[in-house]
Amino acid sequence: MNLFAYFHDKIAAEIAALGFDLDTSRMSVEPPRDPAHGDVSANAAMVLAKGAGMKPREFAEKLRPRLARLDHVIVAEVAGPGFINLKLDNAFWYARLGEILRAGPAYGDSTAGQGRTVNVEYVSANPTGPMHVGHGRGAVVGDALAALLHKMGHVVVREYYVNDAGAQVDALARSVHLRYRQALGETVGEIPDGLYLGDYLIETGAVLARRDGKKWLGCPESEWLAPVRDFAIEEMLALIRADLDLLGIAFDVFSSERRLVRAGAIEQAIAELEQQGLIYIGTLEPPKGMLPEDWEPRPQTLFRSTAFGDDVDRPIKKADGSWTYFAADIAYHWDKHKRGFADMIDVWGADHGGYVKRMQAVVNALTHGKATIDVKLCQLVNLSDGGQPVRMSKRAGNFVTLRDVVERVGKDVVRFVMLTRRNDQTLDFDFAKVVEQSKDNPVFYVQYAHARARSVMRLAAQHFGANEIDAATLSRGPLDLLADADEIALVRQLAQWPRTVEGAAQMHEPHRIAFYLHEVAASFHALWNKGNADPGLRFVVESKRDLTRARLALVQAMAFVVASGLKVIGVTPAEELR
RNA sequence: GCGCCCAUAGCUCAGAGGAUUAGAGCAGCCGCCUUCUAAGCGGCAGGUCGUUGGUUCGAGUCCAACUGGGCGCGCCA
Repeated sequence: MNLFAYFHDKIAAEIAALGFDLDTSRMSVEPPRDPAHGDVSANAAMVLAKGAGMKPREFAEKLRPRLARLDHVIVAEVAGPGFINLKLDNAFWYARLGEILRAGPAYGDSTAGQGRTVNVEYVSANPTGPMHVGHGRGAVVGDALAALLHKMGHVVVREYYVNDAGAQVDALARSVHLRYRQALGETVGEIPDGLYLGDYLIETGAVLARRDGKKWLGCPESEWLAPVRDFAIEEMLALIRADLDLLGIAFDVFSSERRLVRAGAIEQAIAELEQQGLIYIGTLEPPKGMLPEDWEPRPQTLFRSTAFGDDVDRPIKKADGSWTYFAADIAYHWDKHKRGFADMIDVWGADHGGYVKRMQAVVNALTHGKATIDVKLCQLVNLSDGGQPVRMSKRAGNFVTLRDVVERVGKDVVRFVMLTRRNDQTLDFDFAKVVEQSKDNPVFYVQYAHARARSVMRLAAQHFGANEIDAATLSRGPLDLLADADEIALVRQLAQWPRTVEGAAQMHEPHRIAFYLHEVAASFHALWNKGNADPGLRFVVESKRDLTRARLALVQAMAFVVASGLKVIGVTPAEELR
């Protein structure tokens, strides 16, 4: 249960019961910034007083006595310009604790998404080589976002768009053909400009040589290009899938650009736009201040994206008459919508930022405003090792790959660290730091809290029968023995989890989960240490079995919430850290 | 030149238009292990929320301009 949504409904009902017919959707019910102000804070009076023809404080005073009589409310106060703050009794928090224990790691699951379909497209790295660390960030952000939306009750499809139709896969084919000739004993010398240099293609060329022998030697490119390209793309996708697998990421759908092109999807999409009068032939102004060397005015086929707030209209055909990448992307996003997605989320690298407006324009036009598209731009990842920057020379083909990083520090560390910044902030990733076992390291810190909780449960198992301390039994236990203010505060914090999930899902901000978990872990570590100072506050007090079981309930609930959050992030909760 | 993103403590960053007192972590200083993992915790100190205006009963949060940084800017994807 999202307790704030619960009180929102209760308060709305009381407003209706007072005889007001007001739109309560603008009313927010939230935790007050200062806990001293209570547990729940509503701005109802400020938002609604005008419609009721009253002053905010007057409205609040009228509502206050009714809210004071609600179940579990011990105090209702009017504060400041007209906030109504509610303080809740401990019984309310004991009920939440029981709820967490019954739900387990499913706590926080919501039906708020109402089964509405969401397509999350992420990674979509060109199938020309192994993934690098920047791709890894997008992969984690997209995957966690998908998990979050799923937890919210959305039907989520995780999708990878394979750019297998452009010039870069031809360059790939030529590069592989070169390595293939090399594998068959030819001396190829310097790799020509425009081809891929990476050593990983040596193996790909050798595999092709083993499979097809000398079949592609001595014949014109027109004969070998297509088959070698198909082979190379398959090989590269296999490479990428293996990299993703290391991170525990699997996609539901791989969408092929080439297939769309072949099916005539571009022509169809452009025809639709044409029908709306959004396609025309025109000449673009040169970009000011940054003039390309060979600039000359040229009439082009353009999409009128300025009609939807873009800065200039965008070309959909190249000079040679072939479609631009943008044209294919138009078809692709229309295809997504036609496959039944009302909402689309694309996770891109920040270098694609200039592309966002035109994509939104297209989706807007093609779906007549019925579909939404949100683009999450991920900023750069700066790799370093003990403070020294790690060079990532892609040109030399020996750059640090995602695989290198995951193999060195582990999947869990990579996934968590990628979410310790908002997606639009650059992220520093230091090898030495992220494997450090200290409170410097948020991954470790959160894992340590979970491991500590499991350790307590293991210890407790020595004093209790297993059936006395399972979650279901603990949930029925005498929870009202929890009386320490910090214990109640932890329950209160755990009870914020459903709201945290809903907020992060609505805002498409998975990093909030990582920050929330860090806060929960901090509270738990603090509580643990109170047991060091005062043995009476330790979780396991052998002489007081009922009190111990009440505290074990709290410990177990904390572990469940952490596990629930780590599941969204895709990190395995640690049973112990040794 | 134009567009997008960013600017919060010495450093790295959170912050869902709300109320006196803007929060974490690191770094600094002072404390806490005969005790479930001290791989941790408590305390002190540290801020004109880049600048200037505007909207509002109320702005770190919304709007505008400016300053500084990142990314991008027809026939790459």
